[in-house]
Amino acid sequence: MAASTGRQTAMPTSEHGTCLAMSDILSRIGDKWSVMIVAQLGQGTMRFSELRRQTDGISQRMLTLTLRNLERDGLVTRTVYPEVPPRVEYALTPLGKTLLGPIYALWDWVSEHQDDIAEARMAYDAGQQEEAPPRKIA
Amino acid sequence: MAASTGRQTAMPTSEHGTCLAMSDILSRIGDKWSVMIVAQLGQGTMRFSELRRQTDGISQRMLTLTLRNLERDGLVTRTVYPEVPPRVEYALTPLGKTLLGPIYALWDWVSEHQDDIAEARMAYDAGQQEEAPPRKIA
DNA sequence: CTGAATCCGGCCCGATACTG
DNA sequence: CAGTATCGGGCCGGATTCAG
Repeated sequence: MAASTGRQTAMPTSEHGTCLAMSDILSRIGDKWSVMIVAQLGQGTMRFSELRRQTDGISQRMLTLTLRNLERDGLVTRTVYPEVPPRVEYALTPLGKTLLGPIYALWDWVSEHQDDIAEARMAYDAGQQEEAPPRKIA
Repeated sequence: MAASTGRQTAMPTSEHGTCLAMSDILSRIGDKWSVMIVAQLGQGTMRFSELRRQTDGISQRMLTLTLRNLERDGLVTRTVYPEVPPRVEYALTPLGKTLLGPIYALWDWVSEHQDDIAEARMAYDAGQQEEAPPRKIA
C-alpha cells in the first residue's frame, strides 16, 4: 500500500528505464489539467458537465482529452448511461486512488510554499532589472 | 517543516486563489525537466556540464532555461566562480529541498505503478482498434 | 565551460461549428 | 448533455551559431 518501501527508490541516474518512464508519466501528471481532474474525482464520481463547471478555465476539448488520457492510463473509469439526454460519469479506479496520496502531498507543498515562491520571483525579477542595461525603462 | 498540518489542505474546489497558484506552480513542477533536475540536485551540488551529462536527452537550451526558472522560483542557487575556464555550480536552496519529499513520493509512485499504466494503455489501445472501423489495417 | 541568440518545425490548446 | 472535427495562433523546444 505505502508508496515507499523504506528504501530510497528516488534515484534518477541509476535506473534508465525508470527514468524514461518517469518522463513519460510525469508529463501526464504534470499536465496542467490531469492533476486537477484527479483531485476533483478524489471527492467522488462526477459527470462531464459537473467536472467542467468545477474546473474553471478548462475548455470542453481539453476536458475530453484529459479524461481520455486518464482513462487510457487506467486512472479513471468512464460510464455511459444509455439515456436521453445522455449521462456520462467518471470515477477514479483503484489505481487512480493511489495517485491521490502523492498528489495531495504536492498540493500541500504548494499551499505551504506558494508565498515563498511568489516572493522569490519578485526578488529575482527585481535583481534582474537592475543588472540589465537601463534601456529606456521610461 | 512537515508538509501537512494534519488538516486536509487538498481541496481543489474550495480555494480559488490556491487553485490558480496550483496551476501555475504545477506547470513548473510538471515541466518535463524541472523534476529531474531537482532530483539530481537532491544528491548534491553539481555544475552545469555535470547536470547536462547526467540528464540525458536534455538540450543545452532547456537545461539553461530550466535552471533559470528554478532559480527564479527560489528553488536552486547559482554560483559562478570567476575562473578561467568558468565554473558554475547549482544547488538546492532550503526551499528546494522541501520539494524533494513530494517529488520522491511521486517518483516512488511511478516506480510502483508504471507497469500497471503500461498494461492499461495496451488494453485501452487494443479495445479502441477493434471498435474502430477496420479501414485497411493492412 | 557556460551561456545567449536566432531560426524554425511541431504540438498544444482554445474557439467554433456540427452530431447523436 | 456529451462528444467529435476542423482551423488557426502561440508557445515549447531542438539544432545551430556566436560570445565571454
